[in-house]
Amino acid sequence: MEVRVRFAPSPTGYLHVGGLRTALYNYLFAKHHGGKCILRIEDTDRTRFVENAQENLIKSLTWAGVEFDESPEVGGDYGPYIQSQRFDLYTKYANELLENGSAYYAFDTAEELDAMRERQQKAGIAPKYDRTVMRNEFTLGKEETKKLIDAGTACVIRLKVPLNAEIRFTDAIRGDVVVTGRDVDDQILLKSDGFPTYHLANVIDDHLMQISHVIRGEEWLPSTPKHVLLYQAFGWECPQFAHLPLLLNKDKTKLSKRQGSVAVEDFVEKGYFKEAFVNFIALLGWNPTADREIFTMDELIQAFNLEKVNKSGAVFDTQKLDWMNSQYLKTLPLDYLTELLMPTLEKFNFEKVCKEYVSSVINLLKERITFLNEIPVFGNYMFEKPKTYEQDYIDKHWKENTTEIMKKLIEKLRNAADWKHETTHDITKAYVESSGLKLKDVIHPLRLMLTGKSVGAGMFETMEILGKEECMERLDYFINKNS
RNA sequence: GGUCCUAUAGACUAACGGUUAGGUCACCAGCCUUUCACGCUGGCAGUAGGGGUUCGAAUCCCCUUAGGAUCACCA
Repeated sequence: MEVRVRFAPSPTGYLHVGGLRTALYNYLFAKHHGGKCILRIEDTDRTRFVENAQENLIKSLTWAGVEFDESPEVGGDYGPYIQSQRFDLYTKYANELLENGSAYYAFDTAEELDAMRERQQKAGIAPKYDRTVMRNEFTLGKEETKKLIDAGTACVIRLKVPLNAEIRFTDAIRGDVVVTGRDVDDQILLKSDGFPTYHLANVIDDHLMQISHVIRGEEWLPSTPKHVLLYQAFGWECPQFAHLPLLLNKDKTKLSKRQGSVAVEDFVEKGYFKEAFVNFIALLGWNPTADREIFTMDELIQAFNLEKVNKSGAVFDTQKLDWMNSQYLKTLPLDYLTELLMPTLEKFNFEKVCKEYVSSVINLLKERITFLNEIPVFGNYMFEKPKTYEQDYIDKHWKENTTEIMKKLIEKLRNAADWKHETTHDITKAYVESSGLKLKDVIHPLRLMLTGKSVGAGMFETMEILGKEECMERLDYFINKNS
Protein backbone atom coordinates (compact mmCIF):
# COMPACT_ATOMS: atom_id res chain seq x y z
CA MET A 1 0.00 0.00 0.00
CA GLU A 2 1.25 3.45 -0.88
CA VAL A 3 2.12 5.70 2.01
CA ARG A 4 0.03 8.87 1.88
CA VAL A 5 0.24 11.34 4.73
CA ARG A 6 -1.14 14.77 5.19
CA PHE A 7 -0.48 17.98 7.03
CA ALA A 8 -3.82 19.61 7.73
CA PRO A 9 -3.46 22.98 9.42
CA SER A 10 -6.13 25.50 10.08
CA PRO A 11 -5.12 28.83 8.57
CA THR A 12 -4.37 30.92 11.64
CA GLY A 13 -2.11 33.42 9.92
CA TYR A 14 1.25 31.97 10.90
CA LEU A 15 2.96 28.61 11.20
CA HIS A 16 3.44 27.41 14.77
CA VAL A 17 6.73 25.61 15.45
CA GLY A 18 4.68 22.64 16.67
CA GLY A 19 2.90 22.72 13.34
CA LEU A 20 6.21 22.81 11.53
CA ARG A 21 7.38 19.73 13.41
CA THR A 22 4.16 17.89 12.57
CA ALA A 23 4.52 18.89 8.93
CA LEU A 24 8.17 17.90 8.97
CA TYR A 25 7.52 14.45 10.43
CA ASN A 26 4.79 13.84 7.87
CA TYR A 27 7.17 14.92 5.14
CA LEU A 28 10.07 12.82 6.44
CA PHE A 29 7.84 9.79 6.84
CA ALA A 30 6.41 10.11 3.33
CA LYS A 31 9.80 10.66 1.71
CA HIS A 32 11.37 7.84 3.69
CA HIS A 33 8.78 5.46 2.29
CA GLY A 34 8.69 6.94 -1.16
CA GLY A 35 5.11 8.04 -0.53
CA LYS A 36 3.13 11.24 -0.94
CA CYS A 37 2.83 14.19 1.40
CA ILE A 38 -0.35 16.22 1.09
CA LEU A 39 -1.28 19.67 2.33
CA ARG A 40 -4.92 20.28 3.13
CA ILE A 41 -6.27 23.53 4.49
CA GLU A 42 -8.85 23.04 7.24
CA ASP A 43 -10.83 26.24 7.14
CA THR A 44 -14.24 25.04 8.23
CA ASP A 45 -14.49 27.65 10.94
CA ARG A 46 -15.88 30.65 9.15
CA THR A 47 -15.61 32.84 12.24
CA ARG A 48 -11.84 32.58 12.24
CA PHE A 49 -10.99 33.68 8.74
CA VAL A 50 -7.57 35.35 8.50
CA GLU A 51 -6.36 37.30 5.48
CA ASN A 52 -3.38 35.75 3.65
CA ALA A 53 -3.25 32.92 6.15
CA GLN A 54 -2.68 30.24 3.55
CA GLU A 55 0.09 32.20 1.85
CA ASN A 56 1.92 32.75 5.13
CA LEU A 57 1.62 29.10 6.00
CA ILE A 58 3.04 27.94 2.71
CA LYS A 59 5.78 30.56 2.82
CA SER A 60 7.09 29.25 6.14
CA LEU A 61 6.76 25.63 5.06
CA THR A 62 8.65 26.35 1.86
CA TRP A 63 11.36 28.18 3.77
CA ALA A 64 11.87 25.10 5.91
CA GLY A 65 12.07 22.87 2.86
CA VAL A 66 8.84 20.96 3.46
CA GLU A 67 7.29 20.41 0.08
CA PHE A 68 4.02 18.80 -0.87
CA ASP A 69 3.11 16.40 -3.63
CA GLU A 70 -0.49 17.54 -3.51
CA SER A 71 -1.76 20.86 -2.19
CA PRO A 72 -4.02 23.79 -3.04
CA GLU A 73 -1.14 25.26 -5.05
CA VAL A 74 0.16 22.24 -6.94
CA GLY A 75 -3.16 20.45 -7.21
CA GLY A 76 -3.55 16.68 -7.36
CA ASP A 77 -6.05 13.93 -8.10
CA TYR A 78 -7.95 14.25 -4.83
CA GLY A 79 -8.73 17.95 -4.74
CA PRO A 80 -9.87 20.45 -3.93
CA TYR A 81 -7.42 20.67 -1.03
CA ILE A 82 -9.28 23.40 0.78
CA GLN A 83 -12.14 22.22 2.93
CA SER A 84 -14.33 25.23 2.38
CA GLN A 85 -14.40 24.19 -1.29
CA ARG A 86 -15.60 20.69 -0.42
CA PHE A 87 -18.78 21.86 1.26
CA ASP A 88 -21.27 19.64 -0.62
CA LEU A 89 -19.35 16.51 0.18
CA TYR A 90 -19.79 16.86 3.90
CA THR A 91 -23.53 17.34 3.73
CA LYS A 92 -23.85 14.30 1.54
CA TYR A 93 -21.91 12.10 3.94
CA ALA A 94 -23.69 13.51 6.99
CA ASN A 95 -26.97 12.50 5.40
CA GLU A 96 -25.61 9.02 4.88
CA LEU A 97 -24.92 8.81 8.59
CA LEU A 98 -28.42 10.07 9.33
CA GLU A 99 -29.88 7.35 7.17
CA ASN A 100 -27.93 4.48 8.66
CA GLY A 101 -28.73 5.58 12.18
CA SER A 102 -25.22 6.69 13.18
CA ALA A 103 -26.20 10.33 13.56
CA TYR A 104 -29.21 12.41 14.53
CA TYR A 105 -30.68 15.90 14.46
CA ALA A 106 -30.57 18.16 17.51
CA PHE A 107 -32.17 21.56 18.02
CA ASP A 108 -30.69 22.88 21.24
CA THR A 109 -29.70 26.51 21.44
CA ALA A 110 -26.36 27.68 22.76
CA GLU A 111 -28.10 28.81 25.96
CA GLU A 112 -29.70 25.43 26.49
CA LEU A 113 -26.37 23.69 26.05
CA ASP A 114 -24.68 26.06 28.46
CA ALA A 115 -27.39 25.42 31.01
CA MET A 116 -26.95 21.67 30.59
CA ARG A 117 -23.22 21.89 31.18
CA GLU A 118 -23.68 24.07 34.20
CA ARG A 119 -26.11 21.56 35.70
CA GLN A 120 -23.66 18.75 35.09
CA GLN A 121 -20.75 20.69 36.54
CA LYS A 122 -22.74 21.37 39.70
CA ALA A 123 -23.73 17.74 40.00
CA GLY A 124 -20.07 16.85 39.68
CA ILE A 125 -20.35 14.89 36.47
CA ALA A 126 -18.32 15.31 33.32
CA PRO A 127 -20.02 17.66 30.86
CA LYS A 128 -21.44 15.60 28.04
CA TYR A 129 -24.42 15.90 25.72
CA ASP A 130 -27.35 13.99 27.25
CA ARG A 131 -29.50 12.92 24.33
CA THR A 132 -32.24 11.59 26.61
CA VAL A 133 -33.24 15.00 27.90
CA MET A 134 -32.17 17.55 25.30
CA ARG A 135 -34.16 18.64 22.25
CA ASN A 136 -33.41 16.16 19.50
CA GLU A 137 -34.78 13.39 17.34
CA PHE A 138 -35.10 11.00 20.29
CA THR A 139 -36.92 13.25 22.72
CA LEU A 140 -39.06 14.97 20.09
CA GLY A 141 -39.98 12.00 17.98
CA LYS A 142 -39.68 11.46 14.22
CA GLU A 143 -42.72 13.48 13.22
CA GLU A 144 -41.94 16.55 15.27
CA THR A 145 -38.36 16.44 14.01
CA LYS A 146 -39.51 16.34 10.42
CA LYS A 147 -41.84 19.25 11.04
CA LEU A 148 -39.05 21.34 12.54
CA ILE A 149 -36.67 20.51 9.70
CA ASP A 150 -39.29 21.36 7.06
CA ALA A 151 -39.94 24.64 8.83
CA GLY A 152 -36.25 25.45 8.48
CA THR A 153 -35.46 25.41 12.18
CA ALA A 154 -31.79 25.77 13.00
CA CYS A 155 -30.33 22.38 13.81
CA VAL A 156 -27.13 20.40 14.01
CA ILE A 157 -26.29 16.81 13.26
CA ARG A 158 -24.69 14.85 16.06
CA LEU A 159 -22.85 11.56 16.18
CA LYS A 160 -24.86 8.85 17.94
CA VAL A 161 -22.24 7.23 20.12
CA PRO A 162 -23.13 3.67 21.11
CA LEU A 163 -22.99 3.81 24.91
CA ASN A 164 -21.76 0.31 25.46
CA ALA A 165 -19.27 0.19 22.64
CA GLU A 166 -15.65 -0.48 23.41
CA ILE A 167 -13.65 1.67 21.04
CA ARG A 168 -10.11 0.60 20.41
CA PHE A 169 -7.31 1.59 18.10
CA THR A 170 -3.60 1.11 17.90
CA ASP A 171 -1.44 4.18 17.87
CA ALA A 172 1.93 3.78 16.18
CA ILE A 173 3.59 5.68 18.99
CA ARG A 174 1.47 4.94 22.03
CA GLY A 175 0.27 1.42 21.39
CA ASP A 176 -3.26 0.19 22.11
CA VAL A 177 -5.80 2.70 23.34
CA VAL A 178 -9.23 1.62 24.61
CA VAL A 179 -12.15 3.86 25.52
CA THR A 180 -15.79 3.08 26.30
CA GLY A 181 -18.62 4.78 24.45
CA ARG A 182 -19.90 6.12 27.72
CA ASP A 183 -16.95 8.50 27.87
CA VAL A 184 -17.33 9.79 24.32
CA ASP A 185 -19.49 12.82 23.63
CA ASP A 186 -22.14 12.93 20.91
CA GLN A 187 -19.97 15.18 18.82
CA ILE A 188 -21.56 17.74 16.53
CA LEU A 189 -20.71 16.75 12.97
CA LEU A 190 -22.54 19.38 10.97
CA LYS A 191 -22.96 22.83 12.45
CA SER A 192 -26.13 24.88 12.13
CA ASP A 193 -24.44 26.99 9.45
CA GLY A 194 -24.14 23.84 7.39
CA PHE A 195 -20.39 23.60 7.75
CA PRO A 196 -18.84 20.44 9.11
CA THR A 197 -16.79 20.34 12.29
CA TYR A 198 -13.17 19.26 12.16
CA HIS A 199 -14.08 15.72 13.12
CA LEU A 200 -16.43 15.05 10.23
CA ALA A 201 -14.47 16.85 7.56
CA ASN A 202 -11.21 15.36 8.68
CA VAL A 203 -12.41 11.78 8.55
CA ILE A 204 -14.16 12.17 5.22
CA ASP A 205 -11.21 13.90 3.60
CA ASP A 206 -8.64 11.51 4.99
CA HIS A 207 -10.65 8.65 3.58
CA LEU A 208 -11.33 10.25 0.22
CA MET A 209 -7.72 11.32 -0.13
CA GLN A 210 -6.66 7.80 0.72
CA ILE A 211 -4.52 8.83 3.65
CA SER A 212 -2.67 5.83 5.06
CA HIS A 213 -1.14 7.40 8.18
CA VAL A 214 -2.54 10.20 10.29
CA ILE A 215 0.43 11.81 12.02
CA ARG A 216 -0.69 14.67 14.25
CA GLY A 217 -0.21 16.23 17.68
CA GLU A 218 -1.08 14.52 20.94
CA GLU A 219 -3.86 17.01 21.60
CA TRP A 220 -5.93 14.96 19.16
CA LEU A 221 -5.62 11.76 21.11
CA PRO A 222 -8.76 12.29 23.22
CA SER A 223 -10.93 12.86 20.15
CA THR A 224 -9.56 9.96 18.16
CA PRO A 225 -12.27 7.56 19.44
CA LYS A 226 -14.85 9.79 17.76
CA HIS A 227 -12.95 9.49 14.54
CA VAL A 228 -12.70 5.73 14.86
CA LEU A 229 -16.46 5.62 15.41
CA LEU A 230 -16.97 7.68 12.28
CA TYR A 231 -14.82 5.38 10.17
CA GLN A 232 -16.87 2.47 11.48
CA ALA A 233 -20.15 4.23 10.82
CA PHE A 234 -19.13 4.79 7.21
CA GLY A 235 -17.80 1.27 6.92
CA TRP A 236 -14.33 2.59 6.11
CA GLU A 237 -10.98 1.30 7.18
CA CYS A 238 -9.14 3.40 9.77
CA PRO A 239 -5.79 4.87 8.84
CA GLN A 240 -2.81 4.19 11.05
CA PHE A 241 -2.78 6.82 13.80
CA ALA A 242 0.40 8.30 15.23
CA HIS A 243 0.11 10.95 17.94
CA LEU A 244 3.20 13.07 18.39
CA PRO A 245 4.33 14.25 21.82
CA LEU A 246 3.66 17.90 22.53
CA LEU A 247 6.16 20.74 22.31
CA LEU A 248 6.27 22.43 25.69
CA ASN A 249 6.92 25.82 27.28
CA LYS A 250 9.57 26.03 29.99
CA ASP A 251 6.83 25.41 32.56
CA LYS A 252 5.88 22.22 30.72
CA THR A 253 2.53 23.44 29.44
CA LYS A 254 1.64 23.19 25.78
CA LEU A 255 3.86 25.54 23.79
CA SER A 256 2.02 28.82 23.47
CA LYS A 257 2.41 32.34 22.19
CA ARG A 258 2.24 33.84 25.65
CA GLN A 259 5.62 32.53 26.73
CA GLY A 260 7.75 33.50 23.75
CA SER A 261 8.02 33.18 20.03
CA VAL A 262 6.18 30.27 18.49
CA ALA A 263 5.77 31.48 14.93
CA VAL A 264 8.28 30.06 12.49
CA GLU A 265 8.55 33.44 10.81
CA ASP A 266 9.87 34.92 14.06
CA PHE A 267 12.79 32.55 13.93
CA VAL A 268 13.38 33.32 10.29
CA GLU A 269 13.53 36.96 11.23
CA LYS A 270 15.95 36.33 14.09
CA GLY A 271 18.30 34.91 11.51
CA TYR A 272 18.31 31.20 12.16
CA PHE A 273 19.38 29.05 9.25
CA LYS A 274 16.61 26.87 7.96
CA GLU A 275 19.08 23.99 8.04
CA ALA A 276 19.70 24.52 11.75
CA PHE A 277 16.07 25.13 12.59
CA VAL A 278 14.81 22.05 10.81
CA ASN A 279 17.60 19.96 12.31
CA PHE A 280 16.75 21.18 15.78
CA ILE A 281 12.99 20.78 15.44
CA ALA A 282 13.34 17.30 14.00
CA LEU A 283 15.28 16.16 17.06
CA LEU A 284 12.63 17.34 19.49
CA GLY A 285 10.74 14.16 20.16
CA TRP A 286 12.66 11.86 17.92
CA ASN A 287 16.23 10.67 17.85
CA PRO A 288 17.82 8.29 15.38
CA THR A 289 21.15 7.76 17.11
CA ALA A 290 22.72 8.51 20.42
CA ASP A 291 25.92 10.08 19.25
CA ARG A 292 25.06 12.55 16.56
CA GLU A 293 23.37 15.94 16.45
CA ILE A 294 23.84 17.36 12.97
CA PHE A 295 21.68 16.06 10.13
CA THR A 296 20.82 17.39 6.70
CA MET A 297 17.26 17.06 5.43
CA ASP A 298 18.27 14.09 3.28
CA GLU A 299 19.86 12.39 6.25
CA LEU A 300 16.73 13.00 8.29
CA ILE A 301 14.61 11.43 5.57
CA GLN A 302 16.92 8.48 5.44
CA ALA A 303 16.83 7.93 9.19
CA PHE A 304 13.24 8.75 10.03
CA ASN A 305 10.96 6.20 11.60
CA LEU A 306 7.85 6.42 13.76
CA GLU A 307 9.04 3.75 16.16
CA LYS A 308 11.71 6.01 17.60
CA VAL A 309 9.38 8.91 18.26
CA ASN A 310 9.20 9.64 22.01
CA LYS A 311 6.06 9.45 24.08
CA SER A 312 6.74 12.36 26.39
CA GLY A 313 6.60 16.06 25.56
CA ALA A 314 9.74 18.05 24.81
CA VAL A 315 10.50 21.52 26.15
CA PHE A 316 11.23 23.94 23.34
CA ASP A 317 14.45 25.46 24.64
CA THR A 318 16.37 27.50 22.10
CA GLN A 319 19.77 27.31 23.83
CA LYS A 320 20.74 24.27 21.85
CA LEU A 321 19.23 25.77 18.72
CA ASP A 322 21.67 28.66 19.02
CA TRP A 323 24.56 26.27 19.29
CA MET A 324 23.32 24.39 16.28
CA ASN A 325 23.05 27.61 14.31
CA SER A 326 26.67 28.44 15.10
CA GLN A 327 27.66 24.96 13.96
CA TYR A 328 25.95 25.52 10.64
CA LEU A 329 27.50 28.96 10.34
CA LYS A 330 30.89 27.30 10.49
CA THR A 331 30.18 24.60 7.94
CA LEU A 332 27.73 25.99 5.40
CA PRO A 333 29.39 26.92 2.06
CA LEU A 334 30.76 30.44 1.89
CA ASP A 335 28.93 31.24 -1.35
CA TYR A 336 25.64 30.29 0.21
CA LEU A 337 26.34 32.41 3.29
CA THR A 338 27.33 35.35 1.14
CA GLU A 339 24.11 35.20 -0.86
CA LEU A 340 22.16 35.15 2.39
CA LEU A 341 24.00 38.10 3.86
CA MET A 342 24.04 40.48 0.88
CA PRO A 343 20.42 41.69 1.26
CA THR A 344 20.92 42.31 4.98
CA LEU A 345 24.08 44.27 4.30
CA GLU A 346 22.31 46.56 1.88
CA LYS A 347 20.18 47.92 4.69
CA PHE A 348 23.25 49.24 6.46
CA ASN A 349 24.27 51.80 3.83
CA PHE A 350 27.85 50.68 3.83
CA GLU A 351 29.89 52.01 0.93
CA LYS A 352 30.13 49.65 -2.01
CA VAL A 353 30.33 46.07 -0.78
CA CYS A 354 31.17 43.34 -3.25
CA LYS A 355 30.53 39.64 -2.87
CA GLU A 356 34.16 38.67 -2.82
CA TYR A 357 34.92 41.02 0.01
CA VAL A 358 31.82 39.97 1.97
CA SER A 359 32.84 36.36 1.55
CA SER A 360 36.23 36.96 3.06
CA VAL A 361 34.71 38.92 5.93
CA ILE A 362 32.28 36.10 6.70
CA ASN A 363 35.14 33.65 6.63
CA LEU A 364 37.11 35.84 8.99
CA LEU A 365 34.35 36.30 11.56
CA LYS A 366 32.12 33.23 11.37
CA GLU A 367 33.86 31.39 14.18
CA ARG A 368 33.07 33.99 16.77
CA ILE A 369 29.40 34.64 16.19
CA THR A 370 26.17 32.67 16.30
CA PHE A 371 24.11 34.40 13.64
CA LEU A 372 25.18 35.44 10.19
CA ASN A 373 23.35 38.70 10.62
CA GLU A 374 25.63 39.66 13.50
CA ILE A 375 28.32 40.46 10.96
CA PRO A 376 27.27 44.03 10.10
CA VAL A 377 27.18 44.86 13.81
CA PHE A 378 29.93 42.71 15.27
CA GLY A 379 32.16 43.45 12.30
CA ASN A 380 30.92 46.89 11.26
CA TYR A 381 34.53 48.08 11.09
CA MET A 382 35.09 45.79 8.14
CA PHE A 383 32.71 47.99 6.17
CA GLU A 384 33.27 51.47 7.57
CA LYS A 385 35.93 53.42 9.43
CA PRO A 386 35.57 53.39 13.20
CA LYS A 387 33.28 56.17 14.36
CA THR A 388 34.05 55.68 18.01
CA TYR A 389 36.81 54.08 20.03
CA GLU A 390 36.09 52.05 23.18
CA GLN A 391 37.26 54.23 26.06
CA ASP A 392 37.95 51.32 28.41
CA TYR A 393 40.18 49.79 25.80
CA ILE A 394 42.08 53.02 25.34
CA ASP A 395 42.55 53.43 29.08
CA LYS A 396 43.85 49.92 29.39
CA HIS A 397 46.23 49.74 26.46
CA TRP A 398 47.22 53.26 25.45
CA LYS A 399 50.17 54.13 27.67
CA GLU A 400 52.30 57.27 27.69
CA ASN A 401 54.86 56.01 25.17
CA THR A 402 52.39 54.11 22.99
CA THR A 403 52.07 56.88 20.43
CA GLU A 404 55.84 56.88 19.79
CA ILE A 405 55.97 53.08 19.62
CA MET A 406 53.09 52.92 17.18
CA LYS A 407 54.43 55.69 14.98
CA LYS A 408 57.56 53.65 14.38
CA LEU A 409 55.61 50.46 13.75
CA ILE A 410 53.36 52.21 11.27
CA GLU A 411 56.37 53.30 9.28
CA LYS A 412 57.69 49.75 9.17
CA LEU A 413 54.31 48.54 7.99
CA ARG A 414 54.11 51.27 5.39
CA ASN A 415 57.19 49.79 3.80
CA ALA A 416 55.84 46.26 3.75
CA ALA A 417 56.44 44.39 0.50
CA ASP A 418 52.99 42.94 0.58
CA TRP A 419 49.98 42.85 2.91
CA LYS A 420 49.63 39.15 3.59
CA HIS A 421 48.98 38.43 7.24
CA GLU A 422 52.22 36.44 7.50
CA THR A 423 54.19 39.43 6.25
CA THR A 424 52.65 42.03 8.56
CA HIS A 425 52.94 39.57 11.41
CA ASP A 426 56.67 39.08 10.72
CA ILE A 427 57.31 42.80 10.46
CA THR A 428 55.50 43.47 13.69
CA LYS A 429 57.25 40.63 15.46
CA ALA A 430 60.68 41.76 14.33
CA TYR A 431 59.95 45.30 15.44
CA VAL A 432 58.67 44.19 18.82
CA GLU A 433 61.67 41.99 19.46
CA SER A 434 64.17 44.68 18.52
CA SER A 435 62.46 47.14 20.86
CA GLY A 436 62.28 44.80 23.82
CA LEU A 437 58.48 44.75 23.73
CA LYS A 438 55.88 42.03 23.58
CA LEU A 439 53.45 41.41 20.73
CA LYS A 440 50.58 42.25 23.05
CA ASP A 441 51.95 45.73 23.61
CA VAL A 442 51.31 46.67 20.00
CA ILE A 443 48.48 44.39 18.96
CA HIS A 444 45.96 45.96 21.27
CA PRO A 445 46.76 49.50 20.16
CA LEU A 446 46.65 48.32 16.56
CA ARG A 447 43.24 46.76 17.07
CA LEU A 448 42.01 49.90 18.72
CA MET A 449 43.19 52.17 15.92
CA LEU A 450 41.90 49.93 13.16
CA THR A 451 38.58 48.73 14.57
CA GLY A 452 37.77 50.92 17.55
CA LYS A 453 36.81 47.76 19.38
CA SER A 454 38.36 45.42 21.89
CA VAL A 455 36.92 42.32 20.29
CA GLY A 456 37.51 40.85 16.87
CA ALA A 457 39.25 38.27 14.78
CA GLY A 458 42.99 37.70 14.49
CA MET A 459 44.65 41.09 14.01
CA PHE A 460 46.84 40.34 11.01
CA GLU A 461 44.13 38.39 9.22
CA THR A 462 41.82 41.31 9.79
CA MET A 463 44.41 43.70 8.37
CA GLU A 464 44.93 41.55 5.30
CA ILE A 465 41.26 41.65 4.42
CA LEU A 466 40.92 45.33 5.21
CA GLY A 467 43.77 46.01 2.79
CA LYS A 468 46.90 48.09 3.15
CA GLU A 469 45.50 51.36 1.94
CA GLU A 470 42.53 51.25 4.27
CA CYS A 471 44.69 50.24 7.22
CA MET A 472 47.19 53.04 6.65
CA GLU A 473 44.40 55.59 6.39
CA ARG A 474 42.92 54.49 9.69
CA LEU A 475 46.28 54.38 11.45
CA ASP A 476 47.34 57.81 10.20
CA TYR A 477 43.98 59.26 11.09
CA PHE A 478 44.22 58.02 14.64
CA ILE A 479 47.78 59.23 15.16
CA ASN A 480 47.04 62.69 13.76
CA LYS A 481 43.93 62.99 15.84
CA ASN A 482 45.87 62.23 19.02
CA SER A 483 49.00 64.26 18.52
C1' G B 1 -13.87 16.96 38.44
C1' G B 2 -14.39 12.76 34.28
C1' U B 3 -11.43 10.44 30.53
C1' C B 4 -6.81 9.77 28.42
C1' C B 5 -1.43 10.42 28.04
C1' U B 6 3.41 10.81 30.20
C1' A B 7 7.74 10.30 33.82
C1' U B 8 16.36 9.15 32.75
C1' A B 9 20.59 15.47 35.23
C1' G B 10 18.56 22.68 34.26
C1' A B 11 17.22 21.36 28.55
C1' C B 12 17.26 17.58 24.28
C1' U B 13 18.07 12.48 24.51
C1' A B 14 20.69 6.93 24.39
C1' A B 15 20.52 2.37 26.82
C1' C B 16 14.27 -2.55 23.08
C1' G B 17 16.15 -7.47 31.53
C1' G B 18 22.82 -8.00 32.46
C1' U B 19 26.68 -0.94 30.75
C1' U B 20 31.21 1.95 36.13
C1' A B 21 23.50 4.57 33.16
C1' G B 22 26.25 6.88 27.26
C1' G B 23 26.04 11.50 24.06
C1' U B 24 24.74 16.83 23.05
C1' C B 25 23.41 21.94 24.86
C1' A B 26 24.03 24.96 29.11
C1' C B 27 27.22 25.60 33.37
C1' C B 28 32.34 25.22 35.85
C1' A B 29 37.79 24.45 35.49
C1' G B 30 42.25 23.88 32.64
C1' C B 31 44.95 24.07 27.92
C1' C B 32 45.62 27.02 23.42
C1' U B 33 46.17 32.44 22.71
C1' U B 34 46.69 38.46 20.16
C1' U B 35 41.20 40.49 22.56
C1' C B 36 36.72 37.68 21.89
C1' A B 37 35.56 33.24 20.16
C1' C B 38 36.52 28.35 17.91
C1' G B 39 38.94 24.03 19.31
C1' C B 40 40.89 20.42 22.84
C1' U B 41 40.94 18.11 27.88
C1' G B 42 38.53 17.42 32.33
C1' G B 43 34.41 18.31 35.80
C1' C B 44 29.34 19.12 38.04
C1' A B 45 24.66 16.78 37.43
C1' G B 46 19.98 11.81 36.27
C1' U B 47 16.59 6.65 36.26
C1' A B 48 10.05 10.71 40.93
C1' G B 49 8.68 7.32 45.42
C1' G B 50 7.06 2.51 47.13
C1' G B 51 5.94 -2.43 46.31
C1' G B 52 6.23 -6.81 43.37
C1' U B 53 8.10 -10.45 39.03
C1' U B 54 13.24 -12.16 38.13
C1' C B 55 19.54 -15.03 39.53
C1' G B 56 19.46 -9.92 37.76
C1' A B 57 14.94 -4.01 36.67
C1' A B 58 15.95 2.69 34.13
C1' U B 59 13.67 -1.24 31.27
C1' C B 60 7.99 -5.79 32.80
C1' C B 61 3.42 -5.46 36.44
C1' C B 62 0.72 -2.77 40.48
C1' C B 63 0.04 1.42 43.72
C1' U B 64 1.31 6.41 45.03
C1' U B 65 3.06 11.08 43.51
C1' A B 66 3.91 14.71 39.93
C1' G B 67 3.14 16.91 35.30
C1' G B 68 0.34 17.35 30.86
C1' A B 69 -3.65 16.93 27.17
C1' U B 70 -8.73 17.02 26.51
C1' C B 71 -13.86 17.57 27.82
C1' A B 72 -17.07 24.05 22.14
C1' C B 73 -21.97 24.66 16.61
C1' C B 74 -12.28 25.99 17.37
C1' A B 75 -9.02 23.23 14.88
